[in-house]
Amino acid sequence: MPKVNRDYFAKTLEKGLRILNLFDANHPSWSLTEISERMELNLTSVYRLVNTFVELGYLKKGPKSKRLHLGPKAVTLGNQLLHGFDTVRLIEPLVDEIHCRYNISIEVSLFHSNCLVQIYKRETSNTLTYRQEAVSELLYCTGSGKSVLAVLPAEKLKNLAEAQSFARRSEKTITNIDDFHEDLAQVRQRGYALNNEEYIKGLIAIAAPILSRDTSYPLGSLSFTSTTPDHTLAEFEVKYAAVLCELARKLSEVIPDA
Amino acid sequence: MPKVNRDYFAKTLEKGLRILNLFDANHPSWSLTEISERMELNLTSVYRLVNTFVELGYLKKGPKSKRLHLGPKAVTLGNQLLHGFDTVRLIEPLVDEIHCRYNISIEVSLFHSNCLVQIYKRETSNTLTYRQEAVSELLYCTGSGKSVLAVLPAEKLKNLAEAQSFARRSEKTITNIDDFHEDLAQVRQRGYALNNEEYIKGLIAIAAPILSRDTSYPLGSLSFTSTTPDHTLAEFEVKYAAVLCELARKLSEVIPDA
DNA sequence: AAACAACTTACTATAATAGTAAACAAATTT
DNA sequence: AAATTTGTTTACTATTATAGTAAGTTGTTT
Repeated sequence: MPKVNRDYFAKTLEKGLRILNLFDANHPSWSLTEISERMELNLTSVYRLVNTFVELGYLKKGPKSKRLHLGPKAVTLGNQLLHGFDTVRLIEPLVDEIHCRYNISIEVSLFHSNCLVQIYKRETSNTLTYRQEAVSELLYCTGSGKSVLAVLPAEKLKNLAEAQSFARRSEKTITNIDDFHEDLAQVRQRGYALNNEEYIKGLIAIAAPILSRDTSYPLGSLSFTSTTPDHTLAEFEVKYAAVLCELARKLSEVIPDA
Repeated sequence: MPKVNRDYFAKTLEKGLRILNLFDANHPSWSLTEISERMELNLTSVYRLVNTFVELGYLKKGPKSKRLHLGPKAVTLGNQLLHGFDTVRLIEPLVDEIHCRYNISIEVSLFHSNCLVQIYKRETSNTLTYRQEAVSELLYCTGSGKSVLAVLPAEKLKNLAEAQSFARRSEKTITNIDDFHEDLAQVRQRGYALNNEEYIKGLIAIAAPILSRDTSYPLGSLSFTSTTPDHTLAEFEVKYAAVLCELARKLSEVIPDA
């Protein structure tokens, strides 16, 4: 009778982490009330948690408004977490080399509990960028998502495809299931996925899966992104598809299974 | 009568964050017992906190040994924290450009409550690296530390210099206070500090302060590091001092005071 | 197979938190 | 500038979560 180790679970810590996770490049500042609403937690409790972060230097209050921003301590922790993760250290030099050489925006994600979690990214300077959510369940309308789905075993693909909403995100989102499976078939043939403004108008991408050395199950995805002001998708593909596949192959070699 | 808002402080959250902070590139894995000892907290409590992190995906247990490693969720949080901090977004392209152009190791730190907290770094590939602690109170034996101390107002310098241990870290550590102030005088004249293996044998650096636009108080420090197998300090200085000062000037322009 | 080390679970006194309500502060409107 | 509204901080308990001890359990070494 496994009493499950949910008994051994620090709820306060969970709430704190949920708050910290609210802060990202898209939402760099929050008010107490906003946090309270978003967390569905009363103001006092949020106040206690936020105050803890402030006292420890992870958050700081704006001097005039009392809006909350990340503090230096948070950035330090961010750096630590990033470089303390073995996989990041392995892929960093490989990705950086390509980023420096071609000046393209690159994202590396791991496929983890049916989500793509971004573990490394580099962005071009002086171009439009859209910052995708760091953890994404939307696999049907992103290059990374499609690249992974395409190489999944049939049953797993079936399960996951059923879990997708196929909601329209932009004019070009693929919302028809048959069209979608047709697209995946092309991905398989091509070896990489395209994203033709399916997620955000103006945002294009090419993405290749990162495969396990042993099982060739997808461990994650490598994505090069650009915008329509900079490239047409066709141009982008011609220019970088070979580089993409080569880098994805190299990453597949170094990323461990577990 | 300010009852101080230490009443509004979530201790469980603090403990959790202390645990998460243990994980970095120098210490990527910990056992439960090690954490318990380091935290001076009983095993059960550590177990609860660690289990929370594991359930949430921030930590994962090694399959054979039960040692703990960072998980993908932690990396994602790391990325978010890094790029959610406005200052990092401002400096990132400037630092990256120099890093790509010259392939040198670069560290940017903020001077915050008498410590230097590292907020951004880029490392060269294929060379020896030593990963400095992310938050450092050691100002007397690092390039960054000396560059900041040198430009501090007299009283503040006095206070901080007294707080330094001047403990010997390596053969070349400056442990004599008079020698130290002599060195700072040279830093002022030169505009940047040198680190001649004073912290770690084989590790050299040149570092310039980042100054407030308004008050010219030091906000932080920019440091280029290398190792003796790659460069002598003299070579390194000749080659990169101008680049260092120019980049430090640019950073001073974009980093806000608060 | 026994001994040891490390981890996990059971249990409970104690300490911490959630939540309500009220005081305060800041911003906005009248 | 007073009044109103919105947002933040504090006071106060009932309830809940955690710390810690001690006893199991699992896995490794001798």
